[in-house]
Amino acid sequence: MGWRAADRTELRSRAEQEATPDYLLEDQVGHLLRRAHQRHTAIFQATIGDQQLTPLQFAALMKLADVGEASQNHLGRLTAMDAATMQGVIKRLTARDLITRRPDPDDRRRLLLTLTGKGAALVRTLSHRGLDISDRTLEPLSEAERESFLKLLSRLTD
Amino acid sequence: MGWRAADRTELRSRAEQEATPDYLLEDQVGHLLRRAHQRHTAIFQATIGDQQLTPLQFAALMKLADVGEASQNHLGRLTAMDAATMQGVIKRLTARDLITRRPDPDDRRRLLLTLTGKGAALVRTLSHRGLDISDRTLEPLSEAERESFLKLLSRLTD
DNA sequence: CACCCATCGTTCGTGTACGAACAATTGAGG
DNA sequence: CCTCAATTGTTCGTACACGAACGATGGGTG
Repeated sequence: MGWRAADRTELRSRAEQEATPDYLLEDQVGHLLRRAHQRHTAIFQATIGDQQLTPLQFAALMKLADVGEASQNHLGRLTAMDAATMQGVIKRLTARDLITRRPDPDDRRRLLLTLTGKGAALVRTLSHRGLDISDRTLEPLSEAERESFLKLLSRLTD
Repeated sequence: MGWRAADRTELRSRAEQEATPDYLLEDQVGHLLRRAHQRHTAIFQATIGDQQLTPLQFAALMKLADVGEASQNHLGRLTAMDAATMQGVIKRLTARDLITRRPDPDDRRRLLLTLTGKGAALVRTLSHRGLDISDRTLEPLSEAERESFLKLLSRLTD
């Protein structure tokens, strides 16, 4: 790979001449956040057990179990998905008969989402794995570091 | 919203009966990583100035400026994109005449990627904004917190 | 009551992500 | 030299992610 060293030198000198700031991709928050998220989804998929279930679908199920019932947009806000993304997630969950949609009698614009018996059963089966996934994701950090990291990270989420 | 309090109580009692672990989506690393990444891409799009340029395309351009020349797979590894994702990114960058592809004379499987003059000029124009984007993303944290956070985050990226 | 405007769900288009399969090429071992 | 495993680039299919636009509905204000 001799060309790499050569070209690197050539570019470094050009960077110095034209005052290009030394932007190192590896050090940028966005890149690190993206890679950490990639690693997390890999851990999720390897741990969750249900090959069809994605992180977003799991989040929607867990949140729905938490609040019991919600309109699509409301559940979307609770899980940080926009309405368009919600469409696909809801479609796939209803196709698997994990949730049901029924019109809100008090507001004909809304569709109320609820877990089916099958969906509630799946939540009971997989909920402890969710915590397991979080543990494995934070595995490289000590207990004190995890707490500190989560506190800082949560302040970068609006 | 009277139904929320009612259903929530109903589910809480069921959770207690069936020993469902209290899984709070808001406290899970994966969810926080995803939301932090969402916020970052919003900051990127509001700051970068070029409406067509995405975070991944920007990353590929910056890395290519860094190494000078690379095959698709190699650049993909450097920017944490798989070969399939690379296809789309490269296609859009070549369509805008920001990079060029030429066959590697030493290995006929490979296509070597290089910045065009236009691409190099864009990198010079936008590179300082990349650092600006990282700054704005970390804005909620103090200087000491940023350093600590980046150190911990980088340990969660394999 | 009539108007305006926000909200709800839906669809379309573009751009990541990534597993899977594929043909062409390379390199290493027998 | 020949075979075989690995690598490179490509395509297909599925699933987020989100801006934009749309029709239907709701809650005001005048």
